[in-house]
Amino acid sequence: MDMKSVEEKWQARWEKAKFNEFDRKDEKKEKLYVLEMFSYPSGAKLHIGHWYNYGPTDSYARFKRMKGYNVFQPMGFDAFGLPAENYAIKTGVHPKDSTEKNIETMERQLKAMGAMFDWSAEVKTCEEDYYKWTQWMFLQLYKKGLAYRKEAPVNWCPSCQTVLANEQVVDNCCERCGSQVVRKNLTQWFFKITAYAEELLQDLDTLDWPEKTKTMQRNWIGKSTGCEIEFDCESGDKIRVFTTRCDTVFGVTYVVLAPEHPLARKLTTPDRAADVEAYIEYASKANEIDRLSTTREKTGVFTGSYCVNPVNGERVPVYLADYVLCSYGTGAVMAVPAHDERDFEFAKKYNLPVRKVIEKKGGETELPFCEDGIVVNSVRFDGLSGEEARAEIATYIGKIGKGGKKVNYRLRDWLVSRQRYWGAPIPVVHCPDCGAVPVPESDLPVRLPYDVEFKPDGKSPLAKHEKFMNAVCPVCGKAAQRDPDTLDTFVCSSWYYLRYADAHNDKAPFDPAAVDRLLPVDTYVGGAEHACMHLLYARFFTKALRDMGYLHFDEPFQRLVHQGVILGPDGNRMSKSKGNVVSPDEYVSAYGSDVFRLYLMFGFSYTEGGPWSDDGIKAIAKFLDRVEKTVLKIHAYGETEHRPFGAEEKALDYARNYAIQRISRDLDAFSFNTAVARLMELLNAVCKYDAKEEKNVSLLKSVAKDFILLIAPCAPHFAEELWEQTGGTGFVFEQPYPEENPAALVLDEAEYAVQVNSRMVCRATIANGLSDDEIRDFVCSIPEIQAKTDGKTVKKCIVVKGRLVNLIVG
RNA sequence: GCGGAUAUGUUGGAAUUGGCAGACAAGAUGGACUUAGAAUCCAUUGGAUAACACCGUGCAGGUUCAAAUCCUGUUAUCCGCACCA
Repeated sequence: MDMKSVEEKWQARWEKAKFNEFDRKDEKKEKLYVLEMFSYPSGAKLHIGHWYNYGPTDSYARFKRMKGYNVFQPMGFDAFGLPAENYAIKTGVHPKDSTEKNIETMERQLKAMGAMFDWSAEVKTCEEDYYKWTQWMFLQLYKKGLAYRKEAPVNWCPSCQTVLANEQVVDNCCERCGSQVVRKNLTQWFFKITAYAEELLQDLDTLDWPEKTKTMQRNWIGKSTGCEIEFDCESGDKIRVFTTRCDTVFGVTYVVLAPEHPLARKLTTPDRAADVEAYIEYASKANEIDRLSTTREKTGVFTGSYCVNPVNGERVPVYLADYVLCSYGTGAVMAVPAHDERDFEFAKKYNLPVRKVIEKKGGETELPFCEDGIVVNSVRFDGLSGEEARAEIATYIGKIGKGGKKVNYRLRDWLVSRQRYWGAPIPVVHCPDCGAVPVPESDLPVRLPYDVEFKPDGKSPLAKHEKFMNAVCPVCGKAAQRDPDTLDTFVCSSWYYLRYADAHNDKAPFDPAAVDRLLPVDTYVGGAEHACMHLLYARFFTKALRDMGYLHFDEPFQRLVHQGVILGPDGNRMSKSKGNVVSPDEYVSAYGSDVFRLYLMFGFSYTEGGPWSDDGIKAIAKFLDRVEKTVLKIHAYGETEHRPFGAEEKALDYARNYAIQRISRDLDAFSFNTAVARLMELLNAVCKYDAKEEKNVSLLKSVAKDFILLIAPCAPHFAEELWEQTGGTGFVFEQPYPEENPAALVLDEAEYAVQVNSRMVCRATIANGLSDDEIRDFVCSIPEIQAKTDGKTVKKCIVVKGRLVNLIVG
């Protein structure tokens, strides 16, 4: 079969018939929203990862369509982002131009893939009619009190005079110029995702997602129940600390603030100022991952101040140390060196006292002892267990007005400001009198100007664009300045799945009725690397929009599947710098898109991925050749019946029905490699039967017809062509997927493995429907078994129906 | 460092979720057809052995009639860590 012309032929026919567009009028069929994560157009061409995500998932969608669902499978582009801007800095090509060009190429390639995408619902996040509504989303969140401004650090390269993404920081140095990166505070916009922490955690239980992804989100949200405690400083300031171990509060020997803590400088005594400043400077150079490392040498500095432990009135010193992070809890901890490893290490280094307040139950207590035990040296709380002490001490702290029980989350609010050009401008105007004022909805979009200067020189590109920056305050009408920052691209991708439902609406981001018809997404397929970011942000958006009344469901993605990663042939992640990038193009042009797709489905475990190798791709081409030859040969047979329906016919019919059952189950489960294997098995069975002199032609023809239908989702163009050549009318995808006949799957007998004392002895064919005792008696009569059991008594007989008999003798 | 995962023949990978390890392929070997074969078809192919016995799912233990699968410990590799998307 000439794959290229066949592909073009059917793609043209599908397009002409608008066959891939979701049928919005069909109310009878159940809708099924199958969504692949949209593409980021960074490179000009589709890479293997795109193919691997979209090809097999399209086969799933096609299968479901044949199963009677009204399938919606849209595609679009996540078109804003850093790489296009970096490319512009390097080459001078404008991000809009390079992005549009890339999208054009990718659209052409995606269409040539032959996936069932509904292009009438296409979305591109960098277009005005999309980012207008991204800005609208910002305004709604602002109105709801879910967007606010605060100071937050950015990576600053002093030599390039620019903000760097974490990705651009290599070993704490700027990837471009190599100078050391420092943390610098800027006032930036945040979304209050923490307001939904509890619900985001709870609702994970309702989702059909990979368990590991749910676990990652749970850990990311990081709920911990503990106690907040207030330590009064001699200066009159109060230090609030959060602890999960308030049972150790009598063991506090010092208190630690993060170097960025607002009180850090205030509590520093004049004689300590020089050291403290030096330390804050030092800490600003370390990144968070290093700071959290438990093996990293602990560093810190004494502020010169003291505060008071509220439970015993003891005066303890206040230190700064970078093992405490400003972004978690209150940015301050009470240090209990006897019962915390980090505090212990720090105390040893700085000669701070270590006081034991927990004793190991029935054993030597070796410090630091970080498990639960019996409380000691804690006056009236002595003798309590950890759990009891935590409850009672928290209550006591509440009673004396110094804090109390507190639930804390590791999850932080979402920083959405980016000091970049290629993104959706933040729709806010800064007025000298009125402060930060949201742009009225009627003034959206705040257009991203085209003529800007990208070269980094200390200011965001938009900040240098006077025409863009100069605005009028919507409240008082005075001259004001626009916010020069753009939104994190994750904001764009947090709601695109809603826009697909109503992609051309120019009055609203979407019509709630259209969304109700299609959402939530039934099956979402994309990389596991999004587990904690995109997949959490999108859930947050859904819940926030629900609370504003725009949505009527709680979760955007009912079922989630992660495809694995296809690595380079050397086992490393494909990257230009490693020179191990494999392009799908040459394979697609040599073998055709169906063969390439089928190879991706067969050659890897879908959720695992693995190193690329083209070893088996020829075998797939060969397989399709065999299918074509066999099916056409059978089609050409005359209608005469040569053979009645006997045992061999029954075996072929069993093979067909077994294949139908397994393939359906495997496709549902995204187990594509086994589904293809079952197709191969069925072909082998057909060829075996076809090799006979006499055959039952009508059975053979009906199996061949089913074969075309069975393979259709996995090799769509190929199947359409065979369907037509064998006299089928309409599209093969208008046919229902074969259903198995349960009667054909019932066999009269089954082959059992027979074991004696758990050792395999022989196989035996045993009729179905026998009782366990009858099976035992039958097995005991087998000569090989008798030889093993001779002179011994059968103490136990384990029968696993249809599979195995195990005789325990002795 | 923290969090998550993975480990099965020469290779990609199966294994009904505790029940015959290696389905289906690739590769290799041998054969058939052929002037020829990177085509097609057939056979063999976990290790070891003359053959059995036996050994075999990263490594060390454990639970069980039965473990790739469950438990404990351990090693190696991969992914994420909040401004790549």
